[in-house]
Amino acid sequence: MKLLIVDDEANIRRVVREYAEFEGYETDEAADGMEAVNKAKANDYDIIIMDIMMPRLDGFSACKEIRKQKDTPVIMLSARGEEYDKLFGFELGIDDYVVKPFSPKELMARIKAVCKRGESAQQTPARLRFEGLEVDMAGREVYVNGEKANMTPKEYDLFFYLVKNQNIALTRDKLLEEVWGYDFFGDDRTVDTHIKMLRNSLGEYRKFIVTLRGMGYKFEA
Amino acid sequence: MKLLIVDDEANIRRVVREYAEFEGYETDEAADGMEAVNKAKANDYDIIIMDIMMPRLDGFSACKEIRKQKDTPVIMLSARGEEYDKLFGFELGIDDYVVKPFSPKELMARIKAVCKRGESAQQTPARLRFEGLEVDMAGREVYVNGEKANMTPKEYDLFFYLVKNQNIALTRDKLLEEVWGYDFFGDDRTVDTHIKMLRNSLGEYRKFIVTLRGMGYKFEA
DNA sequence: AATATATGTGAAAAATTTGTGAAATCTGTG
DNA sequence: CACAGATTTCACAAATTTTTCACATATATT
Repeated sequence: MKLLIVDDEANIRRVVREYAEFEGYETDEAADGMEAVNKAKANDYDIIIMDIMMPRLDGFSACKEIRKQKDTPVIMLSARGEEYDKLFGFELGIDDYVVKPFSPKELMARIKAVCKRGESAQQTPARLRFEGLEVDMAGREVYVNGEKANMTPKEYDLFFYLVKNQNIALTRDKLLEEVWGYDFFGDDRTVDTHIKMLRNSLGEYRKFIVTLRGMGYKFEA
Repeated sequence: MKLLIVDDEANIRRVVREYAEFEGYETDEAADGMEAVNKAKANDYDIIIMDIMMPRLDGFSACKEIRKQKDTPVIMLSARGEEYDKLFGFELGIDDYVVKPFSPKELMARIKAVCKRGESAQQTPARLRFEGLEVDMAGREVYVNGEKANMTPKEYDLFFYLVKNQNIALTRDKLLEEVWGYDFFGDDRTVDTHIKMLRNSLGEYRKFIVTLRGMGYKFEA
């Protein structure tokens, strides 16, 4: 779990960092909105803790900018009395507010709550469409140009896993572990054979299954 | 969608109200259990968000009182550390707990989940028809081409569960858990035998019961 | 260009999964 | 306690899937 702490006061950053690291989070810091945007775009944080009032770029604007590229959950810090428009924050996808002076324990509780939510709520929808390729995970069906593809169990499992992790590079080992299970001790190349069958089942939409030479595969939408 | 917010702290009510209204809910407020009971009995809310610790009448007692007349779903708010007996809450039909301090977004996520749950439960009508196959869940009867099918209890349970979840892939484990109960520790294949009997009972309409190789079954309408 | 490495693919062997009939077990009832 | 019906387990055949392997093809490295 990686956490970005954004505040212009080094003291606040220090307190939050100490608590977070005690809880086992990896932390990174930024002293203003500009720096936050750069770091947030360059790294994959699991959550961002950000002050609203900062030099150079305020928290809301920074969040707006980050949102253009990433969907990282954000908890905003605001000083008591600062009457910020919460609705505006909600539109930006702010996940929570904590009012200064805050108790570090409360902040940590909220961080945990947000992280937990992200885990369960970040599911891919059950039905997806890529051009003429329809994917119904709930119904365990795939349609190629309206015609039902008849796939084998492993094909479905493999395909749904690829789709759920679309645009993410997956090694053969990762696929074996996630689709076959941790207790599979067979050959790497088994994956290749299943990719082959899957590609045949997908017909013209085999193009979505991309080979990453020296690595593995990915579903690229 | 109408929502009743019950808490003695005006601040909490305000935050919840703002978020809820942004999401398009109509809101109403009550500052204690007494007021909550009166409002809940007089109006038809879709969901009630209620604090446990309140003056005059606590959340549990209020819920109990409301339950005498209405079945409105309730999400309880409890302060961290308040060790209330969750089982007692579930007896009263509490739908969820949120521990303070909560993130408003998390609360909204849970509200949505509870509302959705209510919808889907009410969504399957008691009587359905698939070609010459009539399904009367309320009356616990099934007609095949007008003729009453004589099924065993488990057949009815299994069939109605499949129909309620039509077009959704169901594993044997899921079926065992939902139809047989979480405390069934028997063989997976028991499901197969019942599917076999069910198919025989359905005659020509056995076609609706689809085998999902490597997975389980589904009712495909 | 030659060599090494990685991936695509067809076919056969090995393993798994499902349908089904029948036997065993359980349950409620008179 | 015996009975009938319901439920569960079991075993085996049939169908299907998975895996492995060998070789062809493609890509990278020296």
